[in-house]
Amino acid sequence: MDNTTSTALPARSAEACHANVNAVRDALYVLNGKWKLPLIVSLLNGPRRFKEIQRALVDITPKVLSKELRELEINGLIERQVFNTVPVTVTYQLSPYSDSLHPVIESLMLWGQKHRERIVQERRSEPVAMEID
Amino acid sequence: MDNTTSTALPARSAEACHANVNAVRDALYVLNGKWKLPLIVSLLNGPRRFKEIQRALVDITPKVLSKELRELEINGLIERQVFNTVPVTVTYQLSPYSDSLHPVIESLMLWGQKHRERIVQERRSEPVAMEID
DNA sequence: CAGTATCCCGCTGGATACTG
DNA sequence: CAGTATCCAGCGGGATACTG
Repeated sequence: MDNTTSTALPARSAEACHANVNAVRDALYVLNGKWKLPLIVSLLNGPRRFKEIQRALVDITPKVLSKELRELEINGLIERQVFNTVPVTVTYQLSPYSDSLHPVIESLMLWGQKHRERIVQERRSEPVAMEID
Repeated sequence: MDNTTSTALPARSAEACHANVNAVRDALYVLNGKWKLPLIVSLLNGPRRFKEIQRALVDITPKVLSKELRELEINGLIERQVFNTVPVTVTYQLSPYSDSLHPVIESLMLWGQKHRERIVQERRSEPVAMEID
């Protein structure tokens, strides 16, 4: 019946915990779905055109891409620019405000890499149940 | 260009960009959905019981909570512990591995807070169309 | 308390085709 | 090229009720 083995972390009050939960939910409200963050990542190098983004995010359909871009624009994270070429050229780029997301993006990319490595390791060291004759 | 800036984000090559996109997608694969991250946040203070988590994450139904907990456990992010009390007591706590998520969680919480503040500011300075009698 | 069992709705997002 | 228009499948996830 040993308990209270709380991990080392800024222990906080129940209200603070709830505030944190809400903060994360607020963030997720804007960054929700399958595509928002990958889309932002694909723009880290600079402005990209619609078709370029579509190619970067393999398999995203134009409808969905269009919707995601619109939502991100509404939330002030990306900017749309139209050029009067023929045919028309449109570029999307990250807004200055999106810089505030860098810590999120960076930590997420890093964790994604590490996690993938971890999975690979597991697969390697695991005596997976396999067919034997 | 200076590559000594610690927070420099942009991937230089197209392949690096694609790798980054994939890393984020890998991360999101594990942290997907509406509840995973808030759930983890709710455990930052230490072990919690099923019902406690349910209360912390207002409005999550037992079915969904159960599913989310199982998935997080499978991915090694939380640990389940059963105590032979009557009635049975079950606690969930973050695993050591989940520590690797701290940068993600922290940056996300921070950004969520800032973003909410920003929204409030916008609302204030915006001459919103409103009903008048 | 700690869940499971059903039922089911809505929304995300995919497929395909079409337009300026 | 840069999208929009339709149609539709899947499933995330909510409501409610029930079990050990």
